[in-house]
Amino acid sequence: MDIFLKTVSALNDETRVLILRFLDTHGDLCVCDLQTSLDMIQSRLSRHLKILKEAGFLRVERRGTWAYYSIRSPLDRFRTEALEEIRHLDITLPPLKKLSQTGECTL
Amino acid sequence: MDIFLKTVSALNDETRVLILRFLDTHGDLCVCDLQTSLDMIQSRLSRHLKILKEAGFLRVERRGTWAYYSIRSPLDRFRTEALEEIRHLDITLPPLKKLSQTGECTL
DNA sequence: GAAATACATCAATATATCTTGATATATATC
DNA sequence: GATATATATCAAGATATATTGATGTATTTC
Repeated sequence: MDIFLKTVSALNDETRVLILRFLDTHGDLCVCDLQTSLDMIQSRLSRHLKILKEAGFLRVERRGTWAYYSIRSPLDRFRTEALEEIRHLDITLPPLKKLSQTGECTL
Repeated sequence: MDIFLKTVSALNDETRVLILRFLDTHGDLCVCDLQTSLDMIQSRLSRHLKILKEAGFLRVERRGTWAYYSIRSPLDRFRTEALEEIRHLDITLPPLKKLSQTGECTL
């Protein structure tokens, strides 16, 4: 029950749905890129990423100073279907600003 | 987005998961039966049933004074998969007390 | 090893959700 | 049509979750 509720409550937030959709669209991104693209203050973003990770939706890979988040693969059937729902939602995604590659990342 | 969040937030409650599982196991039951079996006060149960109904999981059929709730059919893929998850949760269901049939329903 | 950068966590406040008891509505029975 | 029963809704307090700003940690660079 606990794992199910953890999974479901992770989905139960507009911000986290947006993050999932954004990562699903753009592959793996560092916190810095997400923060700039989604225009979120860092602590808020970090909290939501943690919740999504602990609910089994995301994985993190550390490369030097950066933490790259991406959709975990493979996902089980329920999470896959949830992601599929999110993929079909009518959301206007902000443009990707990938500062980590250009060395402009100054937060 | 709103419909998705409504669906997901309906799942995000232990009481409602139990109700779904109970109805999935026992077919359609009136509020009175659910109230007795699950040992819930009436306003609480009624509220959760409404949330599940409005999230597309349940349907209601009125027969005289009684309102019979059951899992809506057909469910879409996401809701079906959610129900499948719930079906596999390790929940100890209380025994069904079907008072409405015996005329003992006095709440 | 000191400074700067990227990220994580904490504490306080704001907001949403759940529970409970009271009240409202609708159907059946006398 | 008055009473009783089944269900729905409302209002207040309790609990959980989100946001923000501040602080902590770890890695890189000099």
